[in-house]
Amino acid sequence: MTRKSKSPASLTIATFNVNGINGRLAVLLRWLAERAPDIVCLQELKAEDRWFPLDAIEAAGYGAVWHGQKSWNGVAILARGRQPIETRRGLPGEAADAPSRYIEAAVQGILVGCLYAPNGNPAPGPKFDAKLAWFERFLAYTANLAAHDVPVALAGDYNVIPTDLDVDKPERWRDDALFRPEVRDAFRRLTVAGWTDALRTLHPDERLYTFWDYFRNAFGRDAGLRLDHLLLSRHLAGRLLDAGVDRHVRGWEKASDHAPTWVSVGAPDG
DNA sequence: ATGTCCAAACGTTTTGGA
Repeated sequence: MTRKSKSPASLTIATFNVNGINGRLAVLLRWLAERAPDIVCLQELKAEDRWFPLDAIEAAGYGAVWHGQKSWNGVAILARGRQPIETRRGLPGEAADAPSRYIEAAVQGILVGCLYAPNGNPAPGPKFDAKLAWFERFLAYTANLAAHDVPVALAGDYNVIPTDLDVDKPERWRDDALFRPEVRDAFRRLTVAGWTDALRTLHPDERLYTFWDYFRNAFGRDAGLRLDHLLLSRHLAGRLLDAGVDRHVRGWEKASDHAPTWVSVGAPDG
């Protein structure tokens, strides 16, 4: 791993729910080589910390911090040619053995929060209540971050379909935990608090999906959802250059049910 | 209720979570 001495003109920040980092390692490495993102947030590692494939990640040119757990959840932050400086794992108000859903690190002058929000189904019910409680903790914590005028990216699988434009058939999802008014409102409150939904800002009218489930040929029919979001602080949103979804990755063999999603931002001085 | 995929578990199948 080589350390860069100069800041590049732009940085690519990506988020990718890999749905099992070891089962999908070939897909992840292929995409890293193709896209060469500078910063990557990963979700659903589904691996204990000791099974994180650090050797392969480092061989691909990335430093990493990770917060795994057995079987489920798990988040990581990768940085190309650098070691991310971990600043936090878990949200305030959570027990030490809470599900691994948040990790945060400083990379190249940007504070990167990598999150995996609870799915929350079935709704209503205790899982949905836990999802809402998680969002309240996230809203409280990120309000604190927004109060400091530093560049922050909150990237991950929010498990929220923000609007009707973000789902193939809205009427079929009304009662789903990904689309119910309570979670859409939580997401909306983030944007009201000053966080910029980068993809939607640059593509205001476009149907953009980041997830297609494995059932019923959802990808083939383009029956998708936009669940993976990159929210930028005011400071960082002002540097936004481009954003997109690498949807072709969803068509690869042994693909995750999510596609990588990314933004590029300019250097601090323009 | 269904569909697919993965990983764990006393396991060459079943189960739960997404």
